[in-house]
Amino acid sequence: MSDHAPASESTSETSALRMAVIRFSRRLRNERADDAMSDGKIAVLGSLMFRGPHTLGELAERERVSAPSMNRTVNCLEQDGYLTRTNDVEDRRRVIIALTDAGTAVVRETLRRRDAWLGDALASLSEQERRTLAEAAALMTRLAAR
Amino acid sequence: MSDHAPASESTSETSALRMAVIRFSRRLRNERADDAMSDGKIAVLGSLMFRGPHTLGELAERERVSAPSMNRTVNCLEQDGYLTRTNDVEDRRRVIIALTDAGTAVVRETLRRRDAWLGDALASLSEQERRTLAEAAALMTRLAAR
DNA sequence: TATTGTTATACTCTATAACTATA
DNA sequence: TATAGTTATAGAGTATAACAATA
Repeated sequence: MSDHAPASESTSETSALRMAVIRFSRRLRNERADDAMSDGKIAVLGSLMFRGPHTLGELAERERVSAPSMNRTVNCLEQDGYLTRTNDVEDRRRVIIALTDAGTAVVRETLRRRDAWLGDALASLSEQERRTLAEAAALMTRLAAR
Repeated sequence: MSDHAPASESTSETSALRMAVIRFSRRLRNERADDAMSDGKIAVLGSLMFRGPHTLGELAERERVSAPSMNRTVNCLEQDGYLTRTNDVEDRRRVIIALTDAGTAVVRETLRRRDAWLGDALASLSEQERRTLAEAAALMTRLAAR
């Protein structure tokens, strides 16, 4: 490699799958409701929407970021009216973070846009190809949980 | 949604595919050779390895970041000995950025680790399931280019 | 003049350490 | 003491605007 000649990009099916997934995911995430709304913020709102209210610590653990980092993200989202903090009555050290209607709306809009792009993309494929992707989705979900 | 009940997560095959890809990609990217080497830096080194030397502007365009941002990334990688800058003899405004042997090594090691995890994951599947993922990889590559 | 790369500066997201309130 | 959340502070990556060298 010292002559800097380009290497063969896909040396195996494994590499091909890795690169395909990373590229496709990047393309998909570019579609969001509001360009000022980062991926991390959308993920937090999505967790609240799909799994209900969380404490700060639970959110930080789910998104694999530190508590101070999540605290900052939550501050922004609270200021923008997308979620609320309320004190836990049973353990007053805790705060319960829940989605507002505005937060629900922004998640729905983001998912709608992503699915709109993806729907267009899928429409260019054959029925058989769409079936392959649906089966692959189930497999990837299983593997990601490992 | 104002009662904050969790929503149904997967409302369609489109949403299922979107979420599967995003999760799988996140899991995949967590595997790297050096935790101090960010995704963006690895992507730059990968471009140089798979496509040969680039100018600064070409790298910025390929990675979809601004020229000053790419300049900063290239400065770090140059300081760490992973790439070299040389002046273009034909157009002296340009610099040619090329991978060093150390840069090649770090890309190979990162890909090896990522593929090691993925290889383990694939080994848990049937031959038929692996074929499905290989076909899906080709489809995703095609769709990401849209 | 237009283009390529660079510097100056600022904003976002991330982290660790230290602090407060509560258990 | 230990835990949940927060504040203080710093580092990495990003951007736009302004500048230098060259075409």
